[in-house]
Amino acid sequence: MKASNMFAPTLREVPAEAEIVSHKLMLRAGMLRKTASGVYTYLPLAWRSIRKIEEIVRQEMDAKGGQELLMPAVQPAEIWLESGRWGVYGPELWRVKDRNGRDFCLGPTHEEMISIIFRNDMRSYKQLPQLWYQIQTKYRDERRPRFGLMRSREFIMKDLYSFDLDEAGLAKSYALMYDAYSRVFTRCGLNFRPVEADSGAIGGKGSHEFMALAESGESAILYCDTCDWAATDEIAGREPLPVTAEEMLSIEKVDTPDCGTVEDVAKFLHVPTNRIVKTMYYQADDQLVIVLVRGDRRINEIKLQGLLGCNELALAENADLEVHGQKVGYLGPVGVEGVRIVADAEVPLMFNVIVGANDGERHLLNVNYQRGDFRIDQVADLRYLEEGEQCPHCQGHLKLARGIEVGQIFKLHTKYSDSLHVVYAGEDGQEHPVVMGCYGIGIGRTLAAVVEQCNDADGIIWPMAVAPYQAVIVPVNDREPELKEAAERIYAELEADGVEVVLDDRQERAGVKFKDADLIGYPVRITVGAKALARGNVEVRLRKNGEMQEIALEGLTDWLKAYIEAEIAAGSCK
RNA sequence: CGGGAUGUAGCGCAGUUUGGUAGCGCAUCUGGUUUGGGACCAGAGGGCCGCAGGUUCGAAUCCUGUCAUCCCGACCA
Repeated sequence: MKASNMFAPTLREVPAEAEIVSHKLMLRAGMLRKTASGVYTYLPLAWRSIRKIEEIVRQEMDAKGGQELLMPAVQPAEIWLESGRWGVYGPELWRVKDRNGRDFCLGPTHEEMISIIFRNDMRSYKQLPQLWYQIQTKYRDERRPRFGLMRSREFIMKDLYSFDLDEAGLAKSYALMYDAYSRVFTRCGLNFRPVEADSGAIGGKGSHEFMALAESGESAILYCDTCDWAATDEIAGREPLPVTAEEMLSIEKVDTPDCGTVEDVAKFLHVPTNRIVKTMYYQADDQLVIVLVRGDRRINEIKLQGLLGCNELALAENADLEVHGQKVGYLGPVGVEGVRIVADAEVPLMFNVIVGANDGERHLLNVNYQRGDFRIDQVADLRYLEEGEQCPHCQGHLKLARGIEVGQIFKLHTKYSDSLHVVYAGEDGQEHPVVMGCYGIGIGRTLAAVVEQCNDADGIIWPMAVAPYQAVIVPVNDREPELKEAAERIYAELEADGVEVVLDDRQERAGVKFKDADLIGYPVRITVGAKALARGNVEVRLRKNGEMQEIALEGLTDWLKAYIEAEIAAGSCK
């Protein structure tokens, strides 16, 4: 490709809409343009990288026995009604009508589609297992698209679905995908971590997310500084640590004026917040529920919702509580009747705690569950883990990091085979539900994550495997015919040898070309200048570390091909 | 969904308070001088001032509505 003819409109200034570095750089490098909120056009450079990522994904899926197919983006409502998700999915499901008023949606995912395809043509246990995947544009009408490709409404996704005879088969498929995903993200040059995760709206039990570590990541993850355990903060949990027994003192009621929060109470009474039990009223569907948690903990609503099995969950409105004669800030579990009380697992182990008194601006001291001072209907892990806590699996301590979710793998079990009646005939001649798994990779998000991790003040630093081009040739002065000719010769030779190379033949000063080369992030820059050329050499500069060396013209192709190969094998951009 | 902000040339912005011929930088085009890290001089082109309505002799500017975009938040008792 000659730069004079390349559609890569680089920008010197950053469009005001971009907030994070990957978005800014992809706009500036002339890779990406916005068409609507959360909807983007991939310009040629981005598309080349996208295709490389897709190709890596294809190779790794195929290596595990995956078979690629392509399903429609537009899906009829019927299949979503059949699975029951038409009603559950909410406004993020991008619903459209055809000219006859029939309901469709733009597929956010393809469990229904693939299940039905399977159901229509697969019959026997002899045909299992199957691994089917597609790379397809998908749609989620996000409440808040942001950060360019990081959270967009139209996005490219690889989804693989596994169909197995039984749980053991699923475990095998899941393990294959876990391995494939690790290989994909390693090859893409990402610094990532697989973490235990919640399976969310997709459903099913058992899931890992693959997180590219980045400050700008939207997910918080906890990982152990000693063992290799890691999980999203949404599901991370642990057994409560044993508590040293204390003598149970008698309850006292004390005035605590103007103490609306745990911090206020702790300060006022000169006690640590972990001596207090927080009492939170939740509205779970149409039921009021009390949730108890240690004062220094945060309630994890995802866990709570899982426990309660409700669709809607929100803190009760202050007004609702006042109807019950309750004052926010002074709530407690003692003496409460007629409301279900659930407690985080730490709560029943605590001694002599402080709780709201349900009586004006007062709190109770020395309340003990183990003495029967209050009732708990159900105990469960309901809180977030905090940085610095002991690891659930070893003596290590937890660290908190942020990550970009680039992939997620789920065990669906029989969730969809049950609702959509996807069965096979077993050896016993009986119908059995197919045991399914699904495995997604955000292709565009992976690209954004790479840029997010691989950049410096000058621009992008592509890992070789996903770089739009592997090298750029910069003739330093195009008035001198010998430089221009040399550059053309090198270009022709490299192209002929299969190197993905750009010749920057634009009528620009060297500085402009250098700046653009750094911004676009070609891993290798070959500078053709008079002095080196007189020695029969060119200058080669590596984008990742700025190292410069002179290489003889006759050995250039071999050197470059070896370097490219080594870099692709190495993966990382660093 | 709630809150905040912003829409003026491809990009970044000024002009809006106090209504009076739409500006600056970058980018683009022409000519010249330059030429190893975003050159300089001279000239040129490019605008439904987001859209609709209203007030006014006159609206980018005031009023009303609307659309779009971005950010923050989504309840910790």
